Formats: sequence, structure tokens, C-alpha cells
Amino acid sequence: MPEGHSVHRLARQFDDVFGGQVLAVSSPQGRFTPAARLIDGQQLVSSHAHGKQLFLGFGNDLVLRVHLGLYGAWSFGGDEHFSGASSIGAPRRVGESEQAPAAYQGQYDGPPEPVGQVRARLVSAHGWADLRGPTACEVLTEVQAATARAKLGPDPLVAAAGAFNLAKGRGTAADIAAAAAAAKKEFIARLGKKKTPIGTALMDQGLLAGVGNIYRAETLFRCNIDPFMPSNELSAARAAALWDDIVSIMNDGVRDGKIITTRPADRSGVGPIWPENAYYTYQRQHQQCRLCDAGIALMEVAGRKLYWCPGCQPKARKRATR
DNA sequence: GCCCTATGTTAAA
DNA sequence: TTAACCTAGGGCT
Repeated sequence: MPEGHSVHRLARQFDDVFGGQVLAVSSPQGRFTPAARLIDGQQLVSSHAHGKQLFLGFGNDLVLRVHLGLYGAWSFGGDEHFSGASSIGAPRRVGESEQAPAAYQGQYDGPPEPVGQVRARLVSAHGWADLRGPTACEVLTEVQAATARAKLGPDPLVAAAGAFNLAKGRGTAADIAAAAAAAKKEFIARLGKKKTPIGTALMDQGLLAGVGNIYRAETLFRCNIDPFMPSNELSAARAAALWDDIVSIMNDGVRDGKIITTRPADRSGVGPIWPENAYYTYQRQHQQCRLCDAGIALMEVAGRKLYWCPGCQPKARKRATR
């Protein structure tokens, strides 16, 4: 699935192209039809991402919660007023871009006939959005939506989302700074209480919301942390540095529409930056590390593939203090 | 066409 | 720990 950065991009996209507009909501596939009727014809009043989940608020106080899961994807289209038409979701192959294609050209005649399994379709006067293959797509009350969000850990992109809202005249800089500080503090505190390996903890959406398999592998490499180290053996200072690194590379992901975690000095001079030179360890098993002589290791852990460099991410020799 | 894979989560065993 | 779920693309026969 797209990791948190993609969902934050989606939240911005919905805000930009549908914000304040009345939407026709349907389910060409049929599976979402009863819930779609609850928000059909309502105005979109908010668009928010928390980790990998998207929350769209409507004028009748109902909330559409969407989780793309492993395969879900949104596709968009519309006329010249429908800026940023794009398709953001699960890349179908390594190296696929999450960036928007060229602007729509030609006459806009409304959304196309649905092809395949379109779970939900949102249509405004100027464009449309189709949702396919989500793990979750449901209409909730505000209380239910708050309950869903309460299960999620701090989001490294909380400040980025705040900056976007600030530019739209919502919120204050002071509130954003406070939220970002609180998120970081909470992350550090939660890690300190967990004995689970740090590589597992980073994938726990209740501990930290938005990091997935690529960011997990890449940030642990960048911070020289052994993925099997118990979370509570990481010093508070290293936990803070880990948070800062996650914030940094995920902010880049929001900006770029793709995950690039390599520092410029560490990229090979051969081939483009992305995807060949975008990662340190993800899907680089058996290849030589970019920084040392070791080969990148791969092991299946809890059903997900974990990549790391045994040379750059050595086992801690002594117990760190917190 | 068939099999495998994928930046994910949940429930059953 | 395993299976199930949702979808599309690539490589294979």
C-alpha cells in the first residue's frame, strides 16, 4: 500500500479539487451502495489524513473513512478546473510513480464508464474520483471516526499537514508546532515501553501511524539501528533522532510523490535517481550495501519482508541507557 | 491463461 | 502463525 506520505497527498488532492463542493457519491460495483447513499449529494467540508487512513468529512456530519490496504488506489479525472488530476495508490510494480500524469487534455464529458471493480465514485461538477480495491471504505459518525483515529499512534506528517492547512487559512503556526512536539514526545515515550524489536514497532500503526515497509527499512538503515534491537533499549536521544529522520524522509515523500531515501553522495553515478538509486536496503537483497562491503540481508518477519545491512546496522554491543 | 508479487490489516486457528 | 481479503501487472507457458 502507499505509505503515509501518499495518503497525505491524497488528502490534499481531495481538499484542492473537491473541497467545499457538493459530491455525487455512488458505488458502480455495488458493494458500497447503502453507505454511499448516506453521503450522496452532500458537501465535502474536510479532508484529513492520519497515517494511512483518509477521512473525508461531509456537511451532514458523516465521515467517509478509506484505507487503501495493500492494493487500493484512487484515480482522478476532470476538466481544466480540476487541477492535479492523478492516480495515487498501490504501485503495481517497483518504480511506478505516484506523481500526477500530464494535465487532462481535450473535452471533459464527465466520468468514464466504470471499468472493473469501482467500489466508490465521487463526482463534482468538474471532475471525478474512483476508488478500487480498498481494505476499508465506510461511512461513520464523527464519534466513530474519532474512535478510529484514537487507535492510531502519532503521525510524523502532522506538521506537514498543518502547514498545508495553514496555507489555506486554517489553524495557527503555534498549534502546529505544539502538535508536532507532542507527537514526537509520544513516539519516544511509547518506544520506551516496548520490548518488541524496533523493526516490528515501526510497523505498528497504533504506535506510529504512517510508516510502512519501505520507510521502516530505510530509516533504520539511515539511523544505523539494528531492526532486531528491543525498542526500549534505544536511548531517548536515538529515538528522537529516529523520529526526526522519519519526519524528514516522509516530508520528502509528500513533496516528491515517491519515496527517495538515499543521500545524494550515496547514489551511484549510473542510472537515474529513482528507482535504481532511491533506496539503501529495500528490495536490494544480496546486493552490496551502498556504504560498506556487506550484502543487504532479507528475512521474512511477521509476514513482511525485512531488509537491512548487517554491516551498517550491527547488533548493539552493550545495553544502551535511557 | 496461470502463477507470483505488492509500500496492508484483520480474524480465525 | 496462517489464511483471507481486495486488485492489477509482469513473467511465464
